Amino acid sequence: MRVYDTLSREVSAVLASNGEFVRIYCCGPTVYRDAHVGNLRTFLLADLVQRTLAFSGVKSRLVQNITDVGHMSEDFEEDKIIAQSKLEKKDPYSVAREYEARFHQDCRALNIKPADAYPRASECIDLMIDSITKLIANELAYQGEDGSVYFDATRFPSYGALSGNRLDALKPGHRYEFTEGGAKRFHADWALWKAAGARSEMIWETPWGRGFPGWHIECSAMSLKYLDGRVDLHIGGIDLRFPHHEDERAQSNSLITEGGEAVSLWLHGEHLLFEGRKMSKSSGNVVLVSDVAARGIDPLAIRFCFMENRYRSQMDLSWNSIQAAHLVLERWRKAYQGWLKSPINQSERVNQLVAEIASAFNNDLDTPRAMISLRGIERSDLEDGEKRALFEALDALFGLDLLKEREAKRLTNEAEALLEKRKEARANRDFKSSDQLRDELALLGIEVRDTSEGQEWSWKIN
RNA sequence: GGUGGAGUGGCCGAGAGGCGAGGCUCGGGACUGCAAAUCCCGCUACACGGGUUCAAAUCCCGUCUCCACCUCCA
Repeated sequence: MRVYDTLSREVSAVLASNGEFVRIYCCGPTVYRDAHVGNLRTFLLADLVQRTLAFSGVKSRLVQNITDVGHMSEDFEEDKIIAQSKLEKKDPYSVAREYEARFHQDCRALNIKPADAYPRASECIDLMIDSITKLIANELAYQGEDGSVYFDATRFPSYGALSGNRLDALKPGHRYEFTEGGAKRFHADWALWKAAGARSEMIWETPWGRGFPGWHIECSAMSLKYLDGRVDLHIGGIDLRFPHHEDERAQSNSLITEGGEAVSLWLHGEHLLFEGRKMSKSSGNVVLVSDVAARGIDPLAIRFCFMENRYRSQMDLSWNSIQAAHLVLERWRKAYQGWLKSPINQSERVNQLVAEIASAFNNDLDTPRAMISLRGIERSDLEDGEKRALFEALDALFGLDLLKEREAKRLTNEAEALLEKRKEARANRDFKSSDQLRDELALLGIEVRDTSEGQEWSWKIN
């Protein structure tokens, strides 16, 4: 498998440097709110990598962190989790655990396979303290007058290589926390450990005083620990390229003893726009998995839409395209149930198509091309047994639940009775009342249609 | 201001010098008591201005517009 590497700006092979399994790290959520589908697009990227590798028989280990402390709000005053806990009037840890559970639930809804480990920042404080101690000992970090510990950006010569920023071109911006009289020596230095100040929650004792970790150090500490000192592939959203990953690279490269790059490949997913604007809280266009489900749309329609676009292009999502994807998914699942009547036929053409699609995935996750091939199957001149073989072979790769039978959704007694009455009315050719019953069912969100095999129904989507 | 990306039919989107992907919507037809579903048919597009070429959505030059990043973010 090959992917586009942000550092070298080339498409490069994903390799298991330990000869056994590919070590993958993906920046996970900060659990102070629900993940929106834009966040999930990045998490899907890790899933697609995992599935592609597994499909080719390559083993991998994926670690994804849960940031439950240290991620500061815009004003640099308040921790995001603590701010939310004040809003909800709850303990910060219970807020974090709640949103973490919902993150897992949302991933499941999109068929994003779980990572092998989900270390929490608050439970890896010792790792971070060890890392910071090492950086101070090597004179790459220093303690400022404010008691916080900072990484000395000037001591890391290739700083900026990942993001394309040059240290001398980085100007202190208006959103920037640096002030001339502040504790940092240089405007691009960043906090590894922050002094507690007035803060009383989520703080720890350290050799350099009481406080809490900076955001960037957690990923260095956890990735190197949980992946045994080396990362073959690091995944994250494009916005993390700078400063988060730039800083992480400086830290991690400084921490590994054997030198070189701690991370072999950096894979960045582009942003999701919704109706023309970047999906974000501040734009007010956030869409959650629960919003999709509430409209009666299968959340996998979102996955479908994502896969029709290349991960490193910005994509614009809309309710229109989500609905279109939903309809196609439903049609395919129904078609597959029909193909089941034919015996499976693993023909040469089937094998060839599977190989073609797998190679699209392997080629820098060219899922749009793979989706084109998948779309072609339904109306192709292949036999039903061949179509069946294809769907069965490919479902593990696409993760779209193509083999799923439409679940028998729970009907209320009322709806059940109406359906029964309508069946009778139709048997008696009493079309007037059957039409009226159809309208009544529509009000309950149920759509009925009559086929040669009798009355069928489905839930309407909004 | 700096950097990166993009403009394709009503909408979403592949394609990257020559036979107009596909999907959704819409219109017509078949089927149906009607409708729905399904199937068949139709809707002929590449931001603008130049240029290269026998041939440009695709290559070159210029212009316009949009989006993102530049110390909050997936």
